[in-house]
Amino acid sequence: MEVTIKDVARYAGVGVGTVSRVINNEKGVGPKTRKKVLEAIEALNYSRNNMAFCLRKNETRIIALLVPVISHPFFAKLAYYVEDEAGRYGYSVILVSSQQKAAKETEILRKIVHKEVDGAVFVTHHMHEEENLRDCPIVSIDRTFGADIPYVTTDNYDATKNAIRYMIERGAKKIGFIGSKPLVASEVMERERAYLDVMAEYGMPPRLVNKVIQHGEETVVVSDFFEKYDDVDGVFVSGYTLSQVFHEAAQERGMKIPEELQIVSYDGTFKQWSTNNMTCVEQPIEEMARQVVGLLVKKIRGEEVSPKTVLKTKFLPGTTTKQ
Amino acid sequence: MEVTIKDVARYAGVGVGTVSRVINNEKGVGPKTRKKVLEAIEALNYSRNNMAFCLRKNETRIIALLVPVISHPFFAKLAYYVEDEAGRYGYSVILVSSQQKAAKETEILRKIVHKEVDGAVFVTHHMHEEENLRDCPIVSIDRTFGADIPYVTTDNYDATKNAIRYMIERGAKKIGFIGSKPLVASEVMERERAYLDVMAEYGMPPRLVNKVIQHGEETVVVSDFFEKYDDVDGVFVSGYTLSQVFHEAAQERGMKIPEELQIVSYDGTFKQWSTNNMTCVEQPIEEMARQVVGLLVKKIRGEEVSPKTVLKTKFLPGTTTKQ
DNA sequence: CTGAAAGCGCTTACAG
DNA sequence: CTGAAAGCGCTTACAG
Repeated sequence: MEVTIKDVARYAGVGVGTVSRVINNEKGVGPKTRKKVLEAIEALNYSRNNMAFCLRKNETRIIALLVPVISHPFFAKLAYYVEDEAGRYGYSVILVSSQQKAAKETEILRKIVHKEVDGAVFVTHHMHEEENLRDCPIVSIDRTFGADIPYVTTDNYDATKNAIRYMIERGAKKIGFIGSKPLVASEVMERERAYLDVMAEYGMPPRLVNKVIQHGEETVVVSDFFEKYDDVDGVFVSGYTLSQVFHEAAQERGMKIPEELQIVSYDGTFKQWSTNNMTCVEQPIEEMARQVVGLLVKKIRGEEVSPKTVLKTKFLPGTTTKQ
Repeated sequence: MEVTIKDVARYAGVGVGTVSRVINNEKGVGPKTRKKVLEAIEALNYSRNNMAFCLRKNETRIIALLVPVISHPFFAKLAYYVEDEAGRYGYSVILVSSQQKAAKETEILRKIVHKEVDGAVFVTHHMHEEENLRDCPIVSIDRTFGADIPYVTTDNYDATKNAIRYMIERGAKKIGFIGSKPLVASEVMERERAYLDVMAEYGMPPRLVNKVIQHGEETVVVSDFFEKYDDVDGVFVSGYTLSQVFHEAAQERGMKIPEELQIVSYDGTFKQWSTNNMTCVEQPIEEMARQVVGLLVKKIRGEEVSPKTVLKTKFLPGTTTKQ
């Protein structure tokens, strides 16, 4: 059997309440008593039973991270930093790959409501009855739930505008946009808006495909795009997986990159995983993760948090745009 | 306040023990009583408090997955399936990226010992005092802890032998091996053994670099390799990241692949992430994950498990070997 | 078949 | 400053 607070109390010759106070570093314990207790803890190698603590305090010190799939570089990296940052606050993170299944998300919601986790980071794409979420400690990335779910996002609009102008400055005249559209209200939609605004500004006709793409459908969408707009000389790709597929497809069609076709992707190449070096808008994933965890912890503690946090992206010129 | 078992009991006009029995589907509850309780549960929308349950049963229904970094395709994919499979058994998984820090692993060990998780899957590279592990529910991948930690692995020896013969059949005469060596006893070392055996068999002098590689050091190790063995015409690369770095380096050195240099990697290209298509030995990650979770659950339940599970890899010819 | 009671290991008013 | 006691929401012998 594990050693309990009772054992410590007996060993130290004090009451269990006193031991509890020492453990929790509360004031109002005499120095001599405290010392005795500390020694007992040491001698018995006591460590607090987490479950009992949680039951009493009605908290779990666990947060859930909900991503569509963890086996995607962006989410994997996000998960890495979320876990790290959560650890600093004393939270463990439960990983849930919802895999585009609303059921899994509902399950997590249930867990939150039933206090099996203290809060959750939603980075997914399904809708939920807003009322369920209202006073749950939930935060999000990019997603604008509408309710008071705070979220972290990047400067989607500005970054996209810059990226497209970058191609224009390098001679692109027929610029397309291909994107994987989120299922729900998301800041990601700002990218399309930025694109359309630049097109309007330059009087260029838009060549736009922005639709909901199921995992695996990318190839089809890309070839549809090329069928529709076979004259593009510059394309902005929204989404990492899509950008990889697009790049490959363009090469297969024998298009010279960047001479005949320039490409910029939002969410770039992940150096660790792919060997190509696309020009891209890089999101500060680590910072996004740390911020979002910070928000969540505040929400759990009942503190006031800012509803929207915008982080700066970095433009990374690569080999898919001209010098 | 949440509705508790007490509320249900009162509503149904029975004792709490009876409610508990119904919840847990125990026999020995009269059909009429059971119905009443079920109705009460329904009416009150009751759901069991997990923390109280766990405290009572002294289990958490949580398992830990310990990987060096989650932002690596192999581990990300593994995590995905581990989470999925664990869910089927009713377990949540806590993700821990030990990032090669022994401290984090020790922390998890503490959690296991103190029953904050029911068990753990170790896919990491540090040593721990074997005695700590002896009767903890721990399982592993590839790693041979020595103690009775069951593990799942692949047919490292045979697969490597095949891969190297494959290059020999295609004319390779000066075959090298470059590997990222695990810090601890691991089945991965079988790859080196297989390589050396084939070399001996064919009377070829080995060109071997197999050393512990810290994250980020790959580039240096690769250029050391080429300095030492600049005449290779076939290389077996052990490790995904290393294979990507190696491939890139070879291209940069202007070597024609596969004409002048053939490459096979253990753990191949992950199609989702990289656009190149290396010839590789593909590990059945999904199956590995499901098996390892199955083992762990059995261990947690105190059932007997087989100490070693060997899964078959798949050889995937790609563009880095000759036809 | 069912209920009352003890107890899992903690925290937290309540007295003193 | 400190202890005895109640209680968090369950499960599980123990009676009946």
